[in-house]
Amino acid sequence: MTTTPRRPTRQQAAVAELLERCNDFTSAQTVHARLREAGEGVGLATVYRALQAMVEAGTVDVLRTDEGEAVYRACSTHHHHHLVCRACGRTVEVEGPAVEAWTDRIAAEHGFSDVTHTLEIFGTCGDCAP
Amino acid sequence: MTTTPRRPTRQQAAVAELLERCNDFTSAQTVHARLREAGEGVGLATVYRALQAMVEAGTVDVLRTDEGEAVYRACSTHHHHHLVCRACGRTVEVEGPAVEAWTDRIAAEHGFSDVTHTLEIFGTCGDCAP
DNA sequence: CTCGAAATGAGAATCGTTGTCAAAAAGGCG
DNA sequence: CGCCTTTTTGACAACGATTCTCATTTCGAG
Ligand SMILES: [Zn+2]
Ligand SMILES: [Zn+2]
Ligand SMILES: [Zn+2]
Ligand SMILES: [Zn+2]
Repeated sequence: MTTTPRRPTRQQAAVAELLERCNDFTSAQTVHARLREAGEGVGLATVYRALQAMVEAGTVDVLRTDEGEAVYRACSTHHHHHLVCRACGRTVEVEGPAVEAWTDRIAAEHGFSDVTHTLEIFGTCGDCAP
Repeated sequence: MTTTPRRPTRQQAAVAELLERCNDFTSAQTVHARLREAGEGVGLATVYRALQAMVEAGTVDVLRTDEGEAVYRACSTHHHHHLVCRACGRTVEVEGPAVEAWTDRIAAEHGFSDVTHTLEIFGTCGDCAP
């Protein structure tokens, strides 16, 4: 399954750069609005297409909020998970080999193959604590 | 945090019973369609309200598909996670104290409090394997 | 039974996301 | 640089899931 390369454009670069300057998970709508504010107008459909391409390319992580909205973030490429402050949105990347091993073992025990998983941790960060 | 009790009705019972007869995660739209087929007409908005109430009451689990659709399932009440076949939807409840401990520890190390997490495992079950 | 509160349902409204398609831009080539 | 083919873009429509509205129905305490 070779991922078809994409022809580079100003719009894709703008989306990628904005996402790298944002440190938190950001929705497509927000990316679109920020680009518009910055004068770098990019069509909404194009923002969606750029984000999807980056997700498929593995340069961006995507997850769903509880409300079902997709949010995106430029991430390091190795497998990891996120610790997200539910007050301010601050995000920390975390890894845990033990968890990886556990999910694979549990799945194998039940006869499942081709296993993937999602794991997100939510809490209140030190700055936002009461 | 006292959960306000809900006045019992035929419609809520119908939703609850249908969900218990379904063994897999089911969308609100599907619940609505099945009830209609069965002659037990229930309004779509009411299906949504019943499902939300059950989620808040803790008698039903909800998770989001990759497409962002909310799917519901009657579940045992203790904390657990799901191993879901991405081909046929078969679902197994799993638990892992080690994972619970790990998420809490990681969060604490980063100064986060009031911690929760989501963890879902996806794979291909034995019956659906090639 | 009577009355006020809560739940329902039909449809409209909202919102994120995807599809459409003509116009614009990229890249290879002479 | 121009020419041509292919890809990308963007304004807007279409879509599907969910929520809102509000008149009507149902609940259940008294
Ligand atoms: Zn915070
Ligand atoms: Zn992992
Ligand atoms: Zn299966
Ligand atoms: Zn857990």
